Amino acid sequence: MLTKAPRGTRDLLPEDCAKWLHVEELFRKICERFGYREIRTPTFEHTELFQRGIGEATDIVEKEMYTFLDKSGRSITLKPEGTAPVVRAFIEHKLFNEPLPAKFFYISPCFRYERPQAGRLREFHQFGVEAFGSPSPSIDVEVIALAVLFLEKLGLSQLKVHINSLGCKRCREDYKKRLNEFLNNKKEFLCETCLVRLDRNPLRILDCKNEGCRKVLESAPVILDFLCDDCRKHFEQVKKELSAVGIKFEVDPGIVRGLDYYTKTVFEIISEELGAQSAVCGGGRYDDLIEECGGPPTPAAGFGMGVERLTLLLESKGLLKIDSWAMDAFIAIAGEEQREYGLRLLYDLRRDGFSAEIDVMGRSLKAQLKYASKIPAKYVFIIGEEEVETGKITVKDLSTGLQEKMTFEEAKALLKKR
RNA sequence: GUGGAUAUAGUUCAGGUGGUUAGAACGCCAGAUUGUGGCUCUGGAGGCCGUGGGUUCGAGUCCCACUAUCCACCCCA
Repeated sequence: MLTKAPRGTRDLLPEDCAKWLHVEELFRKICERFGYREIRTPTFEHTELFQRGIGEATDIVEKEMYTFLDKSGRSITLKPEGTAPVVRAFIEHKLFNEPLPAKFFYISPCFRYERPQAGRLREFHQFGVEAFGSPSPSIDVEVIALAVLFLEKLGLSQLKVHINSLGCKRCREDYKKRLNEFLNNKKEFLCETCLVRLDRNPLRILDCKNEGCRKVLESAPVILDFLCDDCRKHFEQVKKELSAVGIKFEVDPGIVRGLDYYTKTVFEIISEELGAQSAVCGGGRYDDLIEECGGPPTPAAGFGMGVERLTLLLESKGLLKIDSWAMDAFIAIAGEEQREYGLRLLYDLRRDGFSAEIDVMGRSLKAQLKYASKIPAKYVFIIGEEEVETGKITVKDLSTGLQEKMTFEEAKALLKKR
């Protein structure tokens, strides 16, 4: 136990960190290009924020939260998703007084107590964006387009975008009623879990994979037929604008999302190569959430993207190969007599902004060369008796194997060139 | 939370029906005469065989429990 990371958690070793950093930097760049600014919220929040925000009847709130009492008896929960905390911060700091729309992005750890699986951990990480203040379909499209562009820039252009509309409070209630009536007459064909869902959250039945349930659903009422005029127009406009900006999509009435706050547009970006955990990104519009959390009525939309799933995908497609020289130079000394001379050059390089190392293992010159090519270093500066005397060091290019003698200043100029 | 599979060096894996000092490859370290990496050759270090019980004269091998990993369900990122 002592030397084992807790179940569902994992370490990112230096090699992993380099890859993550690469992906994170690209995400930041794309977000900024779209006018989204970074926001960081606490790792934990008051439990009630998630109970209210995500919805009491959801799986997340019912059985997946890391909830505990702190030393003064407050109920605290590690954030299971990124949206509710950003909404809370938006309200708390009265950011609705800033010019709207207010657009944020975040990179955040999230925690859910679930059975771990490939692409599903107890501590995982989400990239997310939230746009507050605009009811326009153009915002729904922007959020989807941001995700798509980001994935494209990473080299993932074949992912499928599925969209659906859940309508607003009013049309959804109508639909729920009709769906309930319909399903109540077909109870004998539904699986056990769906019978439970029938009372609690009938929408969930729509994405059941059970064969019997699927069959029943073929003739079930579809929410898209129940949208009110406003919601229908909104959805039509989203589709038009997606096409206008060149995003291919598929209308999928089966996506309902596991969080209660969604209204109108919902979407998922899916990869078939991830096994059961196929959703890389999921999001949509949530026009009522901010008001429900105590803020002024404010329409909003956003998404969350799973970093672990994303890197899993990139890794499997060989898109995370980061092979750069780790070091500009390695200072190799022929003997301990040259150490101080070497150290002077080493710190001169470091002060000048170059990356450089020197032997600290007492290795032979041969072993130093071997080590230098493993790190790998681009150049080795070899310092022996002769070099110290003449003031000209031997500079070896490890990629070509060629070497020549030059002054330290000339060597630095060489580093600068590459 | 439910069902199934798995657990042996740093890593990927061998170790028929239980029988002495548990192996390989890669990686790591060191050598192959005088100050030079990658290729090659040689040598070395490194494993209470996931943990704890049990059966047995004897368990890496059989049984049980626990833990972890993987897969499916559930759900989602």
